[in-house]
Amino acid sequence: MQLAEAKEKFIQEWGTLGSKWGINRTMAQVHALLLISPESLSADDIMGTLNISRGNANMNLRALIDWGLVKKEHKSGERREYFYAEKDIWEVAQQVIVERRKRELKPVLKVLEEVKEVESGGDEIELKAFVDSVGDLSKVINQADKFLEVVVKADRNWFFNTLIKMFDRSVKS
Amino acid sequence: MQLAEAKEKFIQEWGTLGSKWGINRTMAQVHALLLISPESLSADDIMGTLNISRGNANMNLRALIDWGLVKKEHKSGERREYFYAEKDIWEVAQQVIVERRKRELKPVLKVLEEVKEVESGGDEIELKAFVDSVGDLSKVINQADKFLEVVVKADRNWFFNTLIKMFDRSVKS
DNA sequence: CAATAGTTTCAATCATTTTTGAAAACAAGC
DNA sequence: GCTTGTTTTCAAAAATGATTGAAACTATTG
Repeated sequence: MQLAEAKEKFIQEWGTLGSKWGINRTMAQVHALLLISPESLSADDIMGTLNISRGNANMNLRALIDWGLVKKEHKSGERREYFYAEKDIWEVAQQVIVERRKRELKPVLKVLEEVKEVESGGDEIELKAFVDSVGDLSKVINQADKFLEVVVKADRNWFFNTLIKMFDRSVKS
Repeated sequence: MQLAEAKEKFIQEWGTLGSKWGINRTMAQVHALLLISPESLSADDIMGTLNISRGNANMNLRALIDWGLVKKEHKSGERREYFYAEKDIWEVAQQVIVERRKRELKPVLKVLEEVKEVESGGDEIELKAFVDSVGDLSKVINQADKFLEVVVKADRNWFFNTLIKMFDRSVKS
């Protein structure tokens, strides 16, 4: 496969994956493009490569900056802005976890706590089913949240070593 | 808060969370409703509670069955079908991991392997940037995939104990 | 400060996804 | 094999989400 074809395929696939996980397809594609570019790119470069409008490029670049995945660069002597992605995938993963935890996990945990405080009223069986389900859910999501907190605070070497130990244990037992 | 209000709020929130993670809002709501219902429900119950059409209810129920999160029940003497959700959240989580790994992680890993086989052609710096990025990505996603494999195979007690040990270690060091 | 180069915004448009509802298919009972 | 109650399908409509493009805005330069 030629480099151009491989790049194209990678960008498309990253866009598809993003869209399946609630991330705007174009945003994921812009991210993919910047990930594989050794040099930082201008808005025009991105518009040209991905065949998108200026407004679209701008919006998705801002969103990526907002997620902490892309940064601006001002080249000296140049008037226009250039953009580059964080290339260290461990950093990228941590950043995505930080943001999704903040934006999506925390709010849902808050609501679960709220609805658990339901008053006892009519049907006790219904009430119990509700409180039990919500309680279990909140336990598991809290567990996942704590785990992700460890991931974002962890040193990558410690973390990967720990994971590997987990795999070994699970294989042996 | 009254039970009815709490249920409504929970269903809405679960729908919102689903839609942020690439799961049809209504599908998530149907799942939420079945999760908190002590009894299995008919399509009409679901249509009525969520104010959705018969076709919509049917489609999303099928999808949930396809994901292994909901099952049909034929009540004796009754002609219509009833539906109930797997209530054990650990089972639910495992099932979701199984499906998303199969549907989304495996395909992307396959494509990453493919595009890594790019031929050396023109610009070596570009080529290296591409191969490095894709290689790192594939390493991290593979790691995550392996971890999830452990999760779905794991006994819940062993797994949670292991996680707790991880937290302790990460706090101490 | 006027001209120029570039960025940002946002109402209108376009594309995609979801939902509806009615018809077809199916199944059970008579 | 007809009737009745139910589920399934799917084309069309509605809703949602993404994209455009042009105008407004901002910053830089001479």
